Amino acid sequence: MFNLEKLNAKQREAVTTLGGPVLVFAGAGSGKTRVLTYKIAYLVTEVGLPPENILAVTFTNKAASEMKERVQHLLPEIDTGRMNVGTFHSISARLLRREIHRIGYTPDFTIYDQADSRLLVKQVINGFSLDLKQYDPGSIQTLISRLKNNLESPDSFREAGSGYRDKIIGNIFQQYQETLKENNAVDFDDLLLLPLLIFEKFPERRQVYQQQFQYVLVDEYQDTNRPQFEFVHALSSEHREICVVGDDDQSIYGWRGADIRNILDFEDAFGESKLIKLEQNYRSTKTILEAAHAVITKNVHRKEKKLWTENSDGRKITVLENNSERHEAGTLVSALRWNDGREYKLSDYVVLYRTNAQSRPLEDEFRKSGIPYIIVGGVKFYDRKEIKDVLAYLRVLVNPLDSISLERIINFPPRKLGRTTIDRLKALAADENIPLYEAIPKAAKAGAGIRQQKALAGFYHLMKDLRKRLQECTADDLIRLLIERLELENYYLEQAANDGVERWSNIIELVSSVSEFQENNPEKGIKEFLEEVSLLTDIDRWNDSTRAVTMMTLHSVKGLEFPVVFIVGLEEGLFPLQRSSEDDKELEEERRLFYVGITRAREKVYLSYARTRRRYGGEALEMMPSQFIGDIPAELLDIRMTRTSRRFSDERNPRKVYLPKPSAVKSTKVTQINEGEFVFHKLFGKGRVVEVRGSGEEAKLTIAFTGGVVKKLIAKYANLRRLSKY
DNA sequence: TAAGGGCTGATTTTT
DNA sequence: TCAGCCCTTA
Repeated sequence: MFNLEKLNAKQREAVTTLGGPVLVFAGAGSGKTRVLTYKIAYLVTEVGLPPENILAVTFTNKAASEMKERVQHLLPEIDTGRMNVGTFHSISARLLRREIHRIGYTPDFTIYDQADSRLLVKQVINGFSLDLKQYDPGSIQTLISRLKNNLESPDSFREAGSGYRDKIIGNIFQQYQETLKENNAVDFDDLLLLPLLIFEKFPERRQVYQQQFQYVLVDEYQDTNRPQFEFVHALSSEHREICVVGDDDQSIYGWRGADIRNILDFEDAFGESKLIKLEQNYRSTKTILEAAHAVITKNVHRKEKKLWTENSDGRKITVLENNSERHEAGTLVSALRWNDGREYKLSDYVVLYRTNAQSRPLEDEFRKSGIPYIIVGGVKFYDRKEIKDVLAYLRVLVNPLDSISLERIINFPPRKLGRTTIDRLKALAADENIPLYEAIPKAAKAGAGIRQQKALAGFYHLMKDLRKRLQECTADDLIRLLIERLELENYYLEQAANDGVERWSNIIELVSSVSEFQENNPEKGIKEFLEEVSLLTDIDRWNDSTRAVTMMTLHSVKGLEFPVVFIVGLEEGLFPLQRSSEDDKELEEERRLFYVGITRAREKVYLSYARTRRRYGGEALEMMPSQFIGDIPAELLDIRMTRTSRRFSDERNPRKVYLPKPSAVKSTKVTQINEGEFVFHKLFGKGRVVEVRGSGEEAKLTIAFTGGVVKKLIAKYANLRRLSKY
């Protein structure tokens, strides 16, 4: 229950200090989440502030719901559902749904992800008849995003710019922004910028929100960018009731526009403030903290502080030296097996790497060894083509002005509306100055000079019909109806390409996630589902209750903790990255990233590197161990030289097959399985049951897995998970 | 218009 | 290695 005695003196000070801005420097593992939750509880019970008047910004949605839960636990009698807790992006999205009509969008606006934005940039570049090689959509999109994060407009950029190219890019920027609006769409940056625009144009709206959010709390403040700072500032600079929590040593998003000055110059921006430092660490061993400190103090630009702990010395940090990236994966698996069942469960481990591409050799080895693992991030479910296609239908149903999504689906599944027809349709829309969607019925009429009238009319009627159901149907009914109408099952399963089965089972998974959403949020609809999907962070999609080893990038692991941490690929050029090691500022950020990695560990850290590494599957490059290993005092390290001759993952060198203990893998007992059902197998992945012999757990199943692998398995041992029927 | 084959360039990190 | 792009062919 809520009791301030449970806090240390500094934490208590952070919780109870009110009446002006508070900046909490919270070192890794110093209990900052505790401080934030207690502070909210304190505001509600001691200050009497209604929960709906509190705004708390977190870095992930997962952190937001955890925070709500923890407050609920402290104060069972209050309704935490009324609190405003979320990421900057989700809070802004919610605000925009209510306010965006003031600046010429409708509340049905679509949120474009990076891929959508890039497509739009590409269209704009094409529209200007520019060469895509000279004007690369990807890099121009990155540039536009950076400009927006610096609060620059096309005009200010063109003025500041020097040459011809800058003028052109300014034009692309402007056209991009205008087209977004025509599409009734916003990109990730707009989510932060448009509320600022509304506050500026309608000061009375700003006042409304200032009054609503009487106390503002921000977590991970060191990673806020300029628009986020402006947002917080706009809301709280009048009442000055704000508390931000952060750690300059953990600032790792500089490349995304995060401005470390936000935290270092906090007092300049908000006026006289209380500064509180939390330096007692409750998470890690002394060894881990000492190592982390030795590394981070190499940074010149940081506030002086030193974490300390009452925890034990703990074990030394193990350094694993390997021949190659495959060897590294093998060593990792051995280390896991060595520990497994003795002290730790699989979910106690996290494997961290600098780049997503590094997960591949690890995955191969884990799969071979039968060790369950989960990857956070990487190629995302919602980025898969088949998923984006279906989502694009839903988006157009909600927002027909979204021409990016419309173009995506107009010929999916193929209905003979190819390049030519789409170009003519676009020309018609441009001539008549109407949205693409409205051009479809016109084009479908005789005399418009477009051949594929029937196909166009068919598509239009389909959409019109589905749109009628939008109001009356639940979200999951709508998506089922859609899939039926599109005959997607036939489309995927009859495809010659052998990934049809996998694609179809992904669609089924999408349907069940809509169902789940609808179940959890009976009052919400497809619109809210789409919003949630586009604003989920990688961590939000992670199910940490699974009995499996987790793998993710060092960026994703921020804010989390694990008993055992492996950091792999510690080689010069990879971590730190080549391009970052050439610039002092960037090298400092790499170092902070390493610091974040080490300080996630409660008990044990493994650092690993490979003497050679293959990139792009090409030749193996000679690598040098990362300087970060050398920065750690030798007495904290236990260096394991592995035998140089042994080759891992070698067919001629078979190893014992790892059999998970019954308790290690929780199987959802699949009682009766029928032909045609989709199942998931730990080793082989997704598959379709093509034959069943016998019944119950003795049944012999023939399963066609994705990638063309066909296996005969006995139901009892196969440990299958059923992919829900749609 | 659809589909398949071959070529090329990419790996930082993410809402 | 591999995904995305362009080109060819049916």
